[in-house]
Amino acid sequence: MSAENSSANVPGAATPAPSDFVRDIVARDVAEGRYQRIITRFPPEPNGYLHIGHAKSICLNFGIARENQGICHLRFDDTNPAKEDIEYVESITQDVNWLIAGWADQCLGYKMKGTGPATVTTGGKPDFTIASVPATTPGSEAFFASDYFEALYAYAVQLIQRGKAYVCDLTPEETDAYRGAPDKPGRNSPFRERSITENLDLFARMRAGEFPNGARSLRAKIDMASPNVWLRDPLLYRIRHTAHHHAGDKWCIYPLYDFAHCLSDYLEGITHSVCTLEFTEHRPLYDWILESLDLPRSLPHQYEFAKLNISYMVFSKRRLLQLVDEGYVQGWDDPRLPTLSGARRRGIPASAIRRLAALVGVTKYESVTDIALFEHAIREELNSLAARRLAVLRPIKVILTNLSAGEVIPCEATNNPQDETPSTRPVALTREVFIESDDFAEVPPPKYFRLKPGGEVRLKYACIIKCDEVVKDASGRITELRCTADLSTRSGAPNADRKVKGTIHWVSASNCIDAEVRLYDRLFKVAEPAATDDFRQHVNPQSLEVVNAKLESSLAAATSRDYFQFERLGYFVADAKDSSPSRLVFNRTLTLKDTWAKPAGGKA
RNA sequence: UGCCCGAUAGUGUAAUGGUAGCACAACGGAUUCUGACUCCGUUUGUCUAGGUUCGAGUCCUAGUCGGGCAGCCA
Repeated sequence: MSAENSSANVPGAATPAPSDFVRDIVARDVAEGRYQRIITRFPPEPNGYLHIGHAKSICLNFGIARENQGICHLRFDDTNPAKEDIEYVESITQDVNWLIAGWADQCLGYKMKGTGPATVTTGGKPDFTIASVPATTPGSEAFFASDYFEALYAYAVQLIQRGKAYVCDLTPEETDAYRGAPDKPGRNSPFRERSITENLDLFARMRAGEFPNGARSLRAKIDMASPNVWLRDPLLYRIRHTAHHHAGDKWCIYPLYDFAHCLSDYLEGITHSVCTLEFTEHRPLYDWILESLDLPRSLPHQYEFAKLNISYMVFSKRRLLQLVDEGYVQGWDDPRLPTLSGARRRGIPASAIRRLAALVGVTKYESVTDIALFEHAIREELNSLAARRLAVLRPIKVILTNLSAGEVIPCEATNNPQDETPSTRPVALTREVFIESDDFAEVPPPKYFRLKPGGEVRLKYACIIKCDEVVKDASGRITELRCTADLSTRSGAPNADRKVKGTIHWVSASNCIDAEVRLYDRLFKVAEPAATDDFRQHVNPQSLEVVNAKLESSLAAATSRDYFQFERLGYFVADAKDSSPSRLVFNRTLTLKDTWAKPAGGKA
């Protein structure tokens, strides 16, 4: 089960393990024997839902782990109690597990519930460390930065003792003013030269709750004139009299990202800390903190890559929140959203998202991936995964006049022609059937090879029919088509090979079920909605159309875990929330490619 | 106008001083009991200017364009 050159992440395709500049760095470090084991991490803040952009990072971090027999920790970067919530830790945990299931779940590292870093001695020096256990271990849970607060506090004290941190009494506004500007150096805080003793005392009293929010902070003592503003005595701790969703009400001072993140990585033994580009200018601070402490184990290193953008989508937390709050969509798991929960509900397999991640690669260039590439990845997966079924979205009735009322002609339908040995299921042809209204044209456009007056078409898996008569009501609307079935062309019958240009799908009117079908389309009309003045003005009003469809009866047993292709239409899945045996609801994941629709200019 | 990062077909990416390749998209064709899938073919590219070198997408210099950075957010 070597993960080395495994292509198991991409079913049906013998693609090699991906290669990119981050993996090259890891490979180099492995070759040089720099680490005993590769450990990466995915560190979301529990303040929102995961989306396909996060999936790129998950696939990278877990991919590196599985390709190197390593581990990837799921760690909640929960250092800001004001913005975070347990609701998000639950959804994030679920989404990560869903995305990596069957691919990298063996690499998922958790820790034992309720535990924090242990005090150990490494090379004769005092040290803190926290070990991972397989996520399958009973009583385990994800890592939480908030479990490290005690150790982080000890590290802060050590920094003060080394003269590398001080308590500052400047207000937030003053701190801002003292920081200067990118092209202007900052000024030293008047509190910068406090004695170590005084700093120690003040920091202890900050922890003890003696001061109100914002009254004081702990700052690193680096260089107020540095061209890198993150080195201008950045804040390490702030006072927040707020309870924490994971740590409880134990603390009223909370570490900031820059202080917590690098040390969390160290505590967990992370070797490669991979994050997005906007943290590049923080890297010198990441290194400074680790190097300013007396840390006996090898230090983690940060590497940055460009986050994922996909055309016709928005990813920012703010915009996603607006779409939900202002009712453009119906919740965080709305199938039109790029959230992982939305994608799952839409019927997009996790393997398709992983395939996309492999396809887009990893670079430092901030690109916009064509949504067509994502759709390609989805179709590629679903083509091999989805069972074929017959369903008619916009029915017109067809009477096969040469069949008697109770007559049932059994037919065999293929479940998936992509299977090595495709299985079949029975479907029944009866006197009355439904066909797709698009599959009949009274006045056919050029090169139309579906049904037309006097024309022939094959009902898939059944036989060829000929349209004899178009029946209309008083208003001129077509109510039914009267056709004759050529039973000698049934599959297996003597004339089965007779060629007609078109083959269409159908369902038996007397042996079908009704269902609500939600036809989803892209949420935006423009390629880069986030780049416009107001992205909300470009929401596609046709992103959802609901129809009442007729389905072959076998679909009654569908669950939200079964992927289907409704033949000639697209990929569909039962809605996880709203579908029930008594009221079936299907979501369209994606249409099939349609090279006819374009030249025909849409509806004929 | 301080610092950092980046730029290769329409899009995304490969080439690590030695024939610019792949995927998606587009277009044309074959096949087809899904106008799907599959197969074959075609179009389109190294930001600019200098320099180093037998040889530069790659190294150097300058410029252009794009992105990021001045939260007690992450």
